[in-house]
Amino acid sequence: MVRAPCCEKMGLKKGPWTPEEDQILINYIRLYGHGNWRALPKQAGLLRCGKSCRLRWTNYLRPDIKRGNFSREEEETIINLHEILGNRWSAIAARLPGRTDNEIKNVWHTHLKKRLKQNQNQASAATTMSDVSKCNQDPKKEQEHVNISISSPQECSSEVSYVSNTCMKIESSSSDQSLLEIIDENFLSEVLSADSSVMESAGDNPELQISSTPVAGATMEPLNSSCYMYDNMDFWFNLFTRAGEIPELSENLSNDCRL
DNA sequence: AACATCCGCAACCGCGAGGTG
DNA sequence: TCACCTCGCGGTTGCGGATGT
Repeated sequence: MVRAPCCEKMGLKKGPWTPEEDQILINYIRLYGHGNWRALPKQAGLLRCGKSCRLRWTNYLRPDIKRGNFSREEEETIINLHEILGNRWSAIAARLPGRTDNEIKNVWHTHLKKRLKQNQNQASAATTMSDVSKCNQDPKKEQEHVNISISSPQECSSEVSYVSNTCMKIESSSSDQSLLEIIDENFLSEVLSADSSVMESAGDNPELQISSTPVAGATMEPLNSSCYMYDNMDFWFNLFTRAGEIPELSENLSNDCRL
């Protein structure tokens, strides 16, 4: 495929936007919207490429953008979500109203990454993971159905059931279904697809295929007809522990489901 | 005061996904 | 099915202000 010539070759402007250009873009989008970014600059009378216009609008000019420093809560949310989703900035931004993926990415690289590194150096392993790691390493556990207790520093506990050392299901021992409901299709598919490296390494091994239906005995529908695989208990542990720390999920967690 | 270095952030680049004819 | 196009994403760059020497 032949790539379209870059802005400079087309005689288009690059670099910082002037207030005049901003105003032209704002006025045009207010009047006509932004159906076609590629056609927009020409129609609006801007000597910019569509890509540049889209970036300027989505990262800076959009009226719903929240300016200013990130709050402590927002930073914590980013750290937590990054642990689950990795560098999927747009997915993280979707959970932080008014913040853009670019902004979050910048904050991560300039502040949070450093802070996290410092914290990790200081932190001790407060969370009990012995059962998890033991089961992960023991091949005799294959095909057994074992209940393991996962403890967290919050003194609450819950149980996760799994069916082998490589194949897992999420089950709730609680009669309250809210935990299951909040781990909805979008959230699960995001976290599942977040670790594509694990999925790739699993390849076609049928032992590493697990149903994406995350619950047993719950009313929740299967996510879709395909199967996901995951061979890392830490992933599920993170999913359950972090669910309680993500505000929008936390709101819906009943007390007896909190980890 | 002058220069060097660091840091934050806006903007750019290249790629892949998805849509369309 | 394929080629082409547009859009959105994530990585990276480079400018300009802040800070240090």
